[in-house]
Amino acid sequence: MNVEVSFGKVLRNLREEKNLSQEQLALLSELDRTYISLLERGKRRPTINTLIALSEALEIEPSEIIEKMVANIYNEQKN
Amino acid sequence: MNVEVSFGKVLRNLREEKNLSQEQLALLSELDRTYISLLERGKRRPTINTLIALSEALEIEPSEIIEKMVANIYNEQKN
DNA sequence: CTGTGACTCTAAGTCCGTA
DNA sequence: ATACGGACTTAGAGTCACA
Repeated sequence: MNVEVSFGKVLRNLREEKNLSQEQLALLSELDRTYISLLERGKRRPTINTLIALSEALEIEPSEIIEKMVANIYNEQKN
Repeated sequence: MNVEVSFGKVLRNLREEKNLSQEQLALLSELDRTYISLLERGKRRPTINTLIALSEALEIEPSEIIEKMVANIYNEQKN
């Protein structure tokens, strides 16, 4: 699994855990609704600034998102 | 301190701890030497893919780089 | 060994819409 | 609520010559 696909899955999981819609997360993170969709589908590679913005909106440490992402990359069986 | 400047300082610290030149790090991470320079000076906001490439070259967890970066942002006294 | 300006090219990120 | 597409602007990716 590549980096952006793994990131997208982590992002979607975290968002759904918080019961947020893509639109709500977009508002909170001051990103575009369609861009959240692109990220979750692994179509974009976010910059670290975007990572920070998303982690603040999701109330999670940015390093934790990266940890989950890396774990995902090395654990193909996980979705 | 903003995200990219903090990232640059962390990157430089880690590189120097490993006694690597920008050129050597560039070789290891398969990035350009001048791009490493740009990153260390906070002139670029790397994507998470670039983060991964650098962390592999520096033999450090990518999440740890992010942790150090965030700590730097909230500890202005640190350089 | 590193900083920097200038550069091209690609991708980040936005905004409109439709289904 | 989300996926997806087109068109768009901005900024990063990546390189080079030179100081």
